[in-house]
Amino acid sequence: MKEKNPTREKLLDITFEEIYIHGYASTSIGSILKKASIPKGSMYHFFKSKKVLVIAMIQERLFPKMDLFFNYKKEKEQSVFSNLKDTFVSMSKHKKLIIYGCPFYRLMVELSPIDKEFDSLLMLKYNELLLGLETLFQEGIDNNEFSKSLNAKHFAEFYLSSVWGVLSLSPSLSSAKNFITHIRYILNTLESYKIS
Amino acid sequence: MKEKNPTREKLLDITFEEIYIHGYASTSIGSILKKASIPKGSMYHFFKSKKVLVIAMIQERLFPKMDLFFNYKKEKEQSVFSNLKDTFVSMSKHKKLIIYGCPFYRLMVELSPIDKEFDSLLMLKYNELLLGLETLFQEGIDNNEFSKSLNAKHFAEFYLSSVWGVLSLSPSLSSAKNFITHIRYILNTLESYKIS
DNA sequence: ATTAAAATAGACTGATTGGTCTAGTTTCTT
DNA sequence: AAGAAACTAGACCAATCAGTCTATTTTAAT
Repeated sequence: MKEKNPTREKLLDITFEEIYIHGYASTSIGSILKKASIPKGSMYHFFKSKKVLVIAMIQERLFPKMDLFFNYKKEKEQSVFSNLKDTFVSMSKHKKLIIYGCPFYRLMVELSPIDKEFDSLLMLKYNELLLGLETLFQEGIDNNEFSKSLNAKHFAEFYLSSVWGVLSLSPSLSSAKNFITHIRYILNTLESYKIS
Repeated sequence: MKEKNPTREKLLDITFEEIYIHGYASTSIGSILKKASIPKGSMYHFFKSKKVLVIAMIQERLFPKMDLFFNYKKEKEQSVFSNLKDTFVSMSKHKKLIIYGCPFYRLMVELSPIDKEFDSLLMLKYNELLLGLETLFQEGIDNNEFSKSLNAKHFAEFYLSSVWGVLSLSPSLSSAKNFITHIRYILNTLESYKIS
């Protein structure tokens, strides 16, 4: 099975990698093209500007990767709490995630304050993530795993930003061990709402 | 009392503001000079490069501002917990902080992965902040405000990154109300270690 | 008042940026 | 096989970047 537009696909791959590490402003089109060994004409054939390229990268690379991470498929009868613990363990094994943080959050920190288009695109995904988490926590409340005093939406917001904050610390502070240690406190917070 | 080097001081002020909002890479020297109405010669008389200018800004503007925020002066007999609550209330009144997040954290997210010099400068301050917080929590433990099962250092790390994570969300998600709501969960975590 | 030093002023430079343009090549369609 | 469409190739462009340079003005020292 032959892939369509291998040039386009490769461009999106390299764009993701470069911007993840260096950020949007510090990544030049030239450096992407050089790394991908793709001439300029090809890139501008598929994407009319740097911004359009990056928006496509966000939609076709970043968002799908996030969907994998935030896919809270529970085993039958598994509690929400133990489900989250599993998620964190699996996150802690992704070296790049631990070292460089969440690519979504890093883009948001860089671009949201200065670009409305990027911001609204990222906010669409943010709201989607939030809703997924909120639903998960609400499920826990409805199943008497958590106290009704837990506000599913507010806790989801805290949870997301807190995990991002921990993940996106300087690489020189980042290790799987530190990540797990910090994340335990987030779980502690949730645990205090557990109905024993 | 006449200030020394008003040109230099103004440059540092404007550099802080511009980089806070736009980030390091997206802020050009030209835009700083234009906003400050200062010619290039003057800037390069005081600072030999953009990097040197920004390092001076970090040391002479960013760090002192942070010292104000993280100055956990306690009233006599005030508990650590109530002291932190006061800090958050005062933080929630700083509009720019709420909207644009912590300038230190934003610089760290942008520069730490790609520049060793900036990273080590920022890490010096990080360790200082951390030690201050650790000491504060340890004080609470020693005074029987918190359980001995609280690890002062680990909690300080969680606390810092969590607050930063909440603060540095997109401006379109940022409000003082949201900040307080999210921060309450961090305090909840700490509260669970309280000795009643 | 004279001289030296500090600061200002901005034209200029070479490198790099995002983006354009045209010519050629490959692939698809019929 | 022929023609059209898709894609590749990279030279080229204007704008912008950080940084240099020299000339001039202001301030400080004696």
